[in-house]
Amino acid sequence: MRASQFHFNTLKEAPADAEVVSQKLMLRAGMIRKVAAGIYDYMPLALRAIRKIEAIIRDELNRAGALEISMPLVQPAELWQETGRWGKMGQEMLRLKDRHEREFAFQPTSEEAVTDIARQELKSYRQLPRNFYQIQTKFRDERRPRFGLMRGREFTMKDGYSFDRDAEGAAKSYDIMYAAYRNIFDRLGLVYRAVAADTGAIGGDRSHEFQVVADTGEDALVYCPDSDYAANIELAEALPLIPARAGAAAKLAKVATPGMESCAAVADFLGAPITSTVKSLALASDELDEAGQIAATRLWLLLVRGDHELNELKASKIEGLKAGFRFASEAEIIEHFGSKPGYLGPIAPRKPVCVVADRTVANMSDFICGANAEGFHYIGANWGRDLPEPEIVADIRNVVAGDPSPDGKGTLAIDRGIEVGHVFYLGNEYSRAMNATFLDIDGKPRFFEMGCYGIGVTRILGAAIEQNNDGRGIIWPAAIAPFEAVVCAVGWGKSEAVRCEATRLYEALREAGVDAILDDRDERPGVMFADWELIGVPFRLTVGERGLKEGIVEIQPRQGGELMKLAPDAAAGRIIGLLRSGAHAPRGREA
RNA sequence: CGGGGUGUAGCGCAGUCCGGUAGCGCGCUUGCUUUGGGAGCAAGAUGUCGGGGGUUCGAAUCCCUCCACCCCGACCA
Repeated sequence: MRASQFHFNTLKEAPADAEVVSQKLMLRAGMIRKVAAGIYDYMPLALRAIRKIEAIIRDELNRAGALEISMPLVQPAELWQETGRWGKMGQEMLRLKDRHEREFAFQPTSEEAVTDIARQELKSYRQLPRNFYQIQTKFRDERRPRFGLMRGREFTMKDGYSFDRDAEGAAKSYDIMYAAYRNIFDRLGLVYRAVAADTGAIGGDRSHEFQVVADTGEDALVYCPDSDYAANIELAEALPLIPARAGAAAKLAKVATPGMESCAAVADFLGAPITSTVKSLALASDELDEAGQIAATRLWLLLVRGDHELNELKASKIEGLKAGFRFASEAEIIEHFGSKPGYLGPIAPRKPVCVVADRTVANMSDFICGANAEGFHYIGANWGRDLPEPEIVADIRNVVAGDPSPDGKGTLAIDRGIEVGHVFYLGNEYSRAMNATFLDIDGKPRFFEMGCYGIGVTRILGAAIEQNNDGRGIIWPAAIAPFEAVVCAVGWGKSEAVRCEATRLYEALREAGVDAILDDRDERPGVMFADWELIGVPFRLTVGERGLKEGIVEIQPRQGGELMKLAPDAAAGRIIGLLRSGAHAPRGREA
């Protein structure tokens, strides 16, 4: 490819509404164009990178025995009504009507469509296991699309689904996909982490997210540097930080804390460590009657240590909160506690509430908590003496860095990550809902045991850039770079020798299988260099009269490498060597 | 959905308060000069000032309305 025949427009300034670095750089590099909120054009540079990502995914999935299919973007409502998701999915699902007023969904995912295939195609246990996948456009009408390709509304996803005879087979299929995912992310050249994730109603431990490590990630990844423990913070188990109660040493006292409405402020004001304070969060759970009206509301008080924060996913697993909860309104808080927020506590609320203590809080002694009176807190509070034992003790907080690892091997650390892949054991939730069965060896129909496996193809583009960029632009891993190398001809229009040598070098690279582009635009060197550094091509070769006089061309790696000068005939070989070794370009590895 | 903000050339912005018929930088076109880190000079092209309605002799500017986009979002005791 010659740059004069290719198409890209670089910008010096990013559009003002771009928020994250990947979005800014892709817009500046002319890779994407915004068409509407969360909807983008992929220009040739971006599509080249996308195709490379897809090729790696296909290769590894095919190798693992998965079969590529393609399901419709527009799917009939009836399919979604079978599983009840037509109603449940809400506004996130884009719905359309055809000319006959029949309703359709633009697929946000394809469990229903693939289960429909399975129930018609897979009749016998002899046909199992089967694993179907597609790389397809998805649409999810996000409430607030943002972060460019990281949370677009229209995006490309690889979604795969396995069908097995029984749970044991499904576990095997899961493990095969998990291994394939590792291979995929290794090859993509990104630093990533596979972490245990929530399994929701399905239960079990077969749910893992593949997260690209980046400071700008929305997810917190908890891991133990001394073991292989790794989990999303939503799930990561928080052990009690105090092994047992020390016993009461202080007397309960109500002290004035005017205007001190946060644990940090109270601790500061009283000159006590924040770890001696207890944070009180008022929740409410509504019981609905048959008509869906609120029949009764129950108030809850959740307690975590002052320096900890509530984990809402963990809270939602408490008996009584499973059906859903919300934060109590100020009116409800005053009614039940007799004080406005800021001074709430578990000691003698005005009306009974269900007290749930975090494991650490349950072992605290002589703690500080709100007094249920504006401007007052208690000090020296002790369970059993000053207030009843908590009704429920549970892990309801987020772990923090330095906490003991749940596997007992060291302490936890936290990284930020961007979720780009998810493997999940589904069980027979969908097959049961859609009556998808096969005939087992005993001649009886059984529901398929299913697994689903997703990779956000376009999100990987954004995540790769979030992880790898500098002041000059993008730094692509060679495996997914739009081009692996660029030959910059300095003085193309003026020098026959430069034209000749640059073309020869470019052709030698192509010959050797390097995905190279020849910059024959006859631009000034500064323009060319700035463009290719912004675009993030891993290796730049410079051919100019100045070098040719000395009998050399130059190789400049995009990241972390010295300028190399070498004979024109040796350059192609060197590039091959550099690409093979992975030097001077980000390499894939599990963090 | 609720609250706030912004819409002026491909991109970044000024002009709006105080109405007088649209400007700057980048980019783009042409020419000359320049030529190893986003060149210089000269000449140019490009705008339904988000849409519609209103006030006015006259509206980017004031009023109404619609739309699009952006930001924030319970609690954090």
